[in-house]
Amino acid sequence: MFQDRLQAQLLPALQAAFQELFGQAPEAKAITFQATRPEFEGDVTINVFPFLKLSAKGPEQTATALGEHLKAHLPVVDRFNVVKGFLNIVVADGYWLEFLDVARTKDILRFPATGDQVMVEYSSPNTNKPLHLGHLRNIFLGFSMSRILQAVGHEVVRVQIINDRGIHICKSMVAWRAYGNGETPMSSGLKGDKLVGKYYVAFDKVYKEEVAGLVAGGLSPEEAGKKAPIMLEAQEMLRQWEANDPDVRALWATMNGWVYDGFNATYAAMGVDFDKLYYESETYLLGKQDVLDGMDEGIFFRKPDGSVWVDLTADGLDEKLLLRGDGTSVYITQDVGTAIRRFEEFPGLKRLIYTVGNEQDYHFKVLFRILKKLGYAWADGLYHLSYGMVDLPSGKMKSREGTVVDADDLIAEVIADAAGATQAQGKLDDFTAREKEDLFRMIGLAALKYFLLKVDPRKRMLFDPKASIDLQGHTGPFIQYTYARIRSLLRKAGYGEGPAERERGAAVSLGPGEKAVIKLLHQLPAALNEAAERMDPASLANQAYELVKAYNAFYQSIPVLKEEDAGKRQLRLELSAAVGIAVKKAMWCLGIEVPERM
RNA sequence: GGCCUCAUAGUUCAACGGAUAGAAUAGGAGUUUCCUAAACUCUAGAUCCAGGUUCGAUUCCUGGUGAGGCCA
Repeated sequence: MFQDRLQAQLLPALQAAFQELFGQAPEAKAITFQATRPEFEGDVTINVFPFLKLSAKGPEQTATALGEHLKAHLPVVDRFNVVKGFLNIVVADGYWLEFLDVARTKDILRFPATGDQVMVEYSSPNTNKPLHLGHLRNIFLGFSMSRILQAVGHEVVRVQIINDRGIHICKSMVAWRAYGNGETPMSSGLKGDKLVGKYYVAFDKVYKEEVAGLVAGGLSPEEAGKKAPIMLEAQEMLRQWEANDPDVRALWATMNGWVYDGFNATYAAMGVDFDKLYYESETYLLGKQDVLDGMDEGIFFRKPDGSVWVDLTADGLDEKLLLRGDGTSVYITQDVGTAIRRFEEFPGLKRLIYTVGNEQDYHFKVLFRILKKLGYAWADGLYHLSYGMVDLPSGKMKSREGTVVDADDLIAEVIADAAGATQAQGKLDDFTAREKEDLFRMIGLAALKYFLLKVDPRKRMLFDPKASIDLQGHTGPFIQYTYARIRSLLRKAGYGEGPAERERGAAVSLGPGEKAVIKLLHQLPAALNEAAERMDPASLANQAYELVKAYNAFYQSIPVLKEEDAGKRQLRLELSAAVGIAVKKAMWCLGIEVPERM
């Protein structure tokens, strides 16, 4: 369990106080510390209601007795007050100043190495279509989690699995062969993934026409759907692909190559990367043998038609098909095989995290149970990072209705909007063209990423295009702005440029504005830890926002450079520096860059 | 039909079972001879319904309503 430095002192002292005063101490996990609400005096609050049976006294008496004991035994406890069952503790300034000394020189969001290896899979695109808004949530979320897990000390392997084979890509191939006239990304200037997507759409159009024709000729819609010539052609192509037909394989490799070039451009624009790529064409046959082995061990069972199933009814789930009667595998079969291979490939792997939408909740539940049944100890380390769909103000994204928001278009738009708004501010006089471009990209992406990351991943969210490019309020650019302000302040002060830091002077007292900021800064590591434990970047994103909001209030009302008292000035500079370091790192954990000036 | 999520200011989001439910945005009122006003300050505004569990419920349980998803 994560504890900050303060709790590490308070907790044992509190337990000792319970022991001495009431004869027994509650378990550590039963004691919760919370930040004191601003309307009361204090920094940390302990709620004693849960312990009244233990103390056999009233809430005020219990809290007061504990408070007195703590004050007498712990130097960090400066004073306390009791409101109902709440013990509000005022922490000595010395503690906060010591913490500041750490925070202004070290990265407080870098935890000691755990030695654990963690794999995060955070993109699993099909190669027949360009990436869209849904992928963006997936990718930003997974990438951010990978950074967060890295920050808390794990060694992270970022991976992508590409659905590069199957009927979907065959459809694009069939349509390209029939109607493409040899078009390539080079010849037409169209981005590779867009080009292949275009032929997927073309396929669908022809298919629909053929079906309509067949229905008009008297077939039922269902039958027509199966007998449309172009569909038969796609299915034939899939068979040829599986039979390793050289021409089909060559076309497949060519078209997928175009798609990868396109995807890579999009990933580069997003600022994300991968350590390793998996291709479904290399993994889709895996798992069959694992299932058959499981059969032999009696973990699975066979039905009369020869199909293989797993019975999960004891776990409150269903029976699930693993191998069809004809011996072919289903989707989950290869996932079983792929997981097993990954743990063989990375023997140090402790956790494997799949970033996949919540429409697959059931799939992963079943997958994890199966692997558990197969007896793999690492099955407990599997985690489905499930996220909710992204809705538009007009409702659900539907490709049929053309409401799908394209990833490249969206990224270009947010950058263009950031450029417009930033230029309108008129602060860029001495920026070079290149610097401006970098800045616009940084701001636009921050708006987009933060917008998608500040919401609890598990929840369905609404994507309002207008709000996503907001630069004010609870947004990425607001945090960037605060960072740029801090950097500007430190530059003007020449902070950190001297031969040695000036002495702050021990006697400097902490004003309320400064203390409010330090306390929020102090909470940031806990927020990082929470984000890692809950697999939720939003908790870190929101805490970072709270911090910069407090910093802005401080900045607005308290002079730094103009402060005449050298000790106070130094304290405020150090505080600014510490906030800057922490904010930059917190944003790094979200996959967002921060500018030195904006 | 079975199973799984979700429901909080006008809107978009917060809130380990804890104090008077926080922000942002939209609305109203202010702040710039001063370190970046993409900021700051003040103001008004919400827990879907009905039960239950307990010192205490937005949070947990049951039922209902509504939205979404998965399995056929």
